[in-house]
Amino acid sequence: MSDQHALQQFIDFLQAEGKNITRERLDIFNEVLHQKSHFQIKDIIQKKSNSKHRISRATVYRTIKTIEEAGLIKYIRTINDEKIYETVKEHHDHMICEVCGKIMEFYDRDLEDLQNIICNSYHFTPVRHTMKIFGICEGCQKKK
Amino acid sequence: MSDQHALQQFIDFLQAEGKNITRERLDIFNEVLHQKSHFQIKDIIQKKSNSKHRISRATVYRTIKTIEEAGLIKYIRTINDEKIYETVKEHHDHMICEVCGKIMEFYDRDLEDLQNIICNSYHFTPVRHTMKIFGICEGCQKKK
DNA sequence: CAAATAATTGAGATTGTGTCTCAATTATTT
DNA sequence: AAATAATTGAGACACAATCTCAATTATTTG
Repeated sequence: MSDQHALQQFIDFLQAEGKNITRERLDIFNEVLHQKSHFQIKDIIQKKSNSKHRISRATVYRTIKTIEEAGLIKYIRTINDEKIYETVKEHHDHMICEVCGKIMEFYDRDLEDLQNIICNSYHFTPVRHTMKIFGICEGCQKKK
Repeated sequence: MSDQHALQQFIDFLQAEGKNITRERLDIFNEVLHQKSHFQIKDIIQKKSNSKHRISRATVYRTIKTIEEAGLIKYIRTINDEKIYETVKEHHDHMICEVCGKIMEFYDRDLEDLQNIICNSYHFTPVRHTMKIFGICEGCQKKK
């Protein structure tokens, strides 16, 4: 998904919700797009409180929430319970290294299928799920 | 695992760590054991600040952390991002109803095996994992 | 056993995250 | 252009969790 397309999705969402398309909102969304794959709110706040057109903390929180509601970002929790956001691409799960904190994404079709089968047997209708595997990444294993 | 056994495990842990076995620690641990399966720290704080031998908020936090380190409890996050603790029994995963908030536990051997296979293919050594499936429980489906 | 040492506790201060309030500003509608 | 509605910024507020430090309690040692 290109940045342009993502931006359009965000604008569509704002319009659908009857929200105004303001400089602040677009500005924060652009900042989100230009972050490295995993970022924290404090990074955005920091960046935006120094920038030329400074934006307040409250507005950053409000807008991040809006982008989340638009389904364009989501967060996971690290080992230290920090919220780490990422832009939503295809669905995937995570492996998190307990040594260096690296976050890896993976997707496995069999796993998804199996989950649906399990839910079925519990008469539970799945909507979404999160799975995190904590362990030691290849690099950290070699270092030891 | 009986409460007696759990208590012994906690005492063993304290001793192994060179920590004193105090009334406050045992008292909080007992409270944890007597909670219903899923509880929150504020429940314990509330109970212990009224009880005969009152215990401070700080000590409750400290002790819950210790019990967690002992591997005897762990927490999950609800839809509202609240921490919900549970005593550690056999490993299991969770289904969480987005309507009523009910938390169900399940265990599936195939799922566990599959996870190990996936990790293997990524050269990642798994230590533990959490999986939460959000959706709608049987009861809430029927209500609609 | 008593003194010395070490660990723990309680109370409240502090930190950090996130939300709320409300006046001022900006955008939209009429 | 005036009236109306939405958004923003600043700081207050709420809450969870941690920290500080003096007072207390437990443990060790002579």
